Amino acid sequence: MEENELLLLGLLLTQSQHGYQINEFIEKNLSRITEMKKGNAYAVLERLAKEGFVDVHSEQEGKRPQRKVYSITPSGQARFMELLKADLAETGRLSLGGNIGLMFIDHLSGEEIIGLLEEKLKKVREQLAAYQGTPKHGFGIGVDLAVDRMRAIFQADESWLDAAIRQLKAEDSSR
Amino acid sequence: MEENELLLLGLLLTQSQHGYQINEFIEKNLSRITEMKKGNAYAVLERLAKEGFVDVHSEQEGKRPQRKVYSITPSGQARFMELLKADLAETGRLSLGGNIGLMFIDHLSGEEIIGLLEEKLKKVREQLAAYQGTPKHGFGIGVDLAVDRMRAIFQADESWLDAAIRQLKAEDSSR
DNA sequence: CCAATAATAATCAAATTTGACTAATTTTGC
DNA sequence: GCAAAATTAGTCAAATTTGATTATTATTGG
Repeated sequence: MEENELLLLGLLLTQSQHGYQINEFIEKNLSRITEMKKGNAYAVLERLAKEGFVDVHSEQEGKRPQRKVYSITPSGQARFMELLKADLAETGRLSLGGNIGLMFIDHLSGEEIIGLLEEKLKKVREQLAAYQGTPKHGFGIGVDLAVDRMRAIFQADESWLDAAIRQLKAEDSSR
Repeated sequence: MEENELLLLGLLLTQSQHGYQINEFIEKNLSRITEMKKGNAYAVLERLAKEGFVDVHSEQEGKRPQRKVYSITPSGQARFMELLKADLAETGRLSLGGNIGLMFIDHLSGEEIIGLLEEKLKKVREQLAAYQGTPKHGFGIGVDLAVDRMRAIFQADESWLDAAIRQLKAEDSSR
């Protein structure tokens, strides 16, 4: 995915960093926005290096293991801009868990369906509550916008799920 | 992804099919629900065969090229149920295009941002219009539910985008 | 103080996915 | 009636992603 390249280039734009540092930052602050796995971040960074979008140099701090520090190059900055515009213009990609399952829901009994969906609704509400908890990140307006967009989507999913469950229950009792 | 396995097993549940047939069906009817590429469908079917979840047998129709017909096995049916429940219970996965771009939006100028987002809003509205066009599929309630959920999400995205653009414009003119 | 646990920093094989390509058969338009 | 385009059916190499694993250094509880 080119999204991962965009993310890493964007993070390197602020400051040069080593892989572990980037992964930590993502895990602590951006886990709501990306799902890139750690192993993959290292691979993507290497690819960016091979293509000249970032420079690498090895570094030693105290007795900690050697680490590779990545810095964005001018060509990387250009690439970042390119990817940024392309990503913002995109509309298609939208994949959400449970949608394929939904397709085949009629293979389950009425109670099973309602049970599973209610469990799911509960989890979605927990996620939403977590969004309420975190006010603003302070990593610039962009991150806040992205997080808020995710919140809005979850919100819509909650409403949809709630309505779907109601309707299924109504049908169930009128049968 | 296990979603792809679920999808293919689910489609084979109705009737045995060959790869091309499945891909055609997905492209024509389920392109709003899945993004699985054709090449991948063949690979996943082979994997399912290797694991005993589907049987394969070669078939010839007229002078058309040989084709491999896949049928779900009892073990495949059990696997389907397992994956179905797991997928419905899932809450985390939710990846939508443009979110990473949003994160870094402050690297663009005010006009650029508004221009890109407005273009995007236009595209989202086109997608929504397409949803209005198609009433119901008739492939069972599940597919209708899944499609409707996607519609609801796009709807939310539209509202969010619209509000975001308004706010950006307001900030822009008050500066 | 020292054994167990956690954190740091990454690597690598295996699994999955993409996208371009092949190759034969139909269909279409002129 | 035939050349060009489309459809049918799938393969395969290359790219990407995952998840387990390694190896060293800090930290913590008793």
